[in-house]
Amino acid sequence: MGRAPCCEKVGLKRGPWSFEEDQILIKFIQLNGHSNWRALPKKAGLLRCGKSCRLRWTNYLRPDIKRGDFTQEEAQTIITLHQLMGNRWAAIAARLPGRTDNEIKNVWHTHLKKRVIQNEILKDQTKQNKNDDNHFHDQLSCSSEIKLDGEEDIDRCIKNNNDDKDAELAELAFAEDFLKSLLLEEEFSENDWNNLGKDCVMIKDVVDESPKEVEIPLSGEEEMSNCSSSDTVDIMDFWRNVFMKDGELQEINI
DNA sequence: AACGGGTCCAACCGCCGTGGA
DNA sequence: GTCCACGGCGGTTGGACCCGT
Repeated sequence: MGRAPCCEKVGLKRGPWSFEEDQILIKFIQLNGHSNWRALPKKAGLLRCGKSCRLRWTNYLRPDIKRGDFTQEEAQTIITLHQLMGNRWAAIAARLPGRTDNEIKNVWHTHLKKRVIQNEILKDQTKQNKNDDNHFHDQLSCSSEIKLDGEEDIDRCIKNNNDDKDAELAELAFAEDFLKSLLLEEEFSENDWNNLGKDCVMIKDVVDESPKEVEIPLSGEEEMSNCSSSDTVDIMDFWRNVFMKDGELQEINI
């Protein structure tokens, strides 16, 4: 047997909100706040259920909501955070001031997911091309007299490879900023720090010395320029620990 | 102009975690 | 410890709108 409905639905209005309903809700919340959503519609004189009121307020009427198209930066933030957190829209929305989880969820499903999938396909194709080119080079090395017809493709692959690295650098830089905000916003206990591992203990030392100017030992450009595949795995482990500890990550599939 | 398929987004549904009785 | 009410969350849907034929 299912759970009882959140409220008595008989006689309640559903569907799109009218301008008048919006005004009633805004005025009521401005005057009384929204400590009890279930009781709110009755007190405000709205024929809506409390959940509907809460949703309308948090997703549309809240004064701090940013309307309009997402910027490139916002889109990149969503993509990066989605890679780290998965479909945890509320947690992602918390890092994007003025944007709601619903809005982010919609923009992900309608735009960004396709973009990410296309990028993955392009990456795979580039890798495939690179493998083919390497094979081509191996064959050429046996015969130096043959003109290198594949040079253009090789240049393109090298460029793509560099572009990939730029993207990774951008993501790492973002992740650093993200951790900084995390460290400044939330207090970690001594045990929490110790459980995170040596990288985080290093960070803690820096934070303790200068709480407002945090320098993370993982400096994006330098680290990445020396980055091997095992380093990448280490970084992923590091982030997994951070998010697990932060309670914002239940599982990550690498 | 009419139609059909695709896209987008606001709103709904149902489950889960939490806190109070 | 258990139950229940509530808020919050993520998945899904309905319908308005757009665009190509």
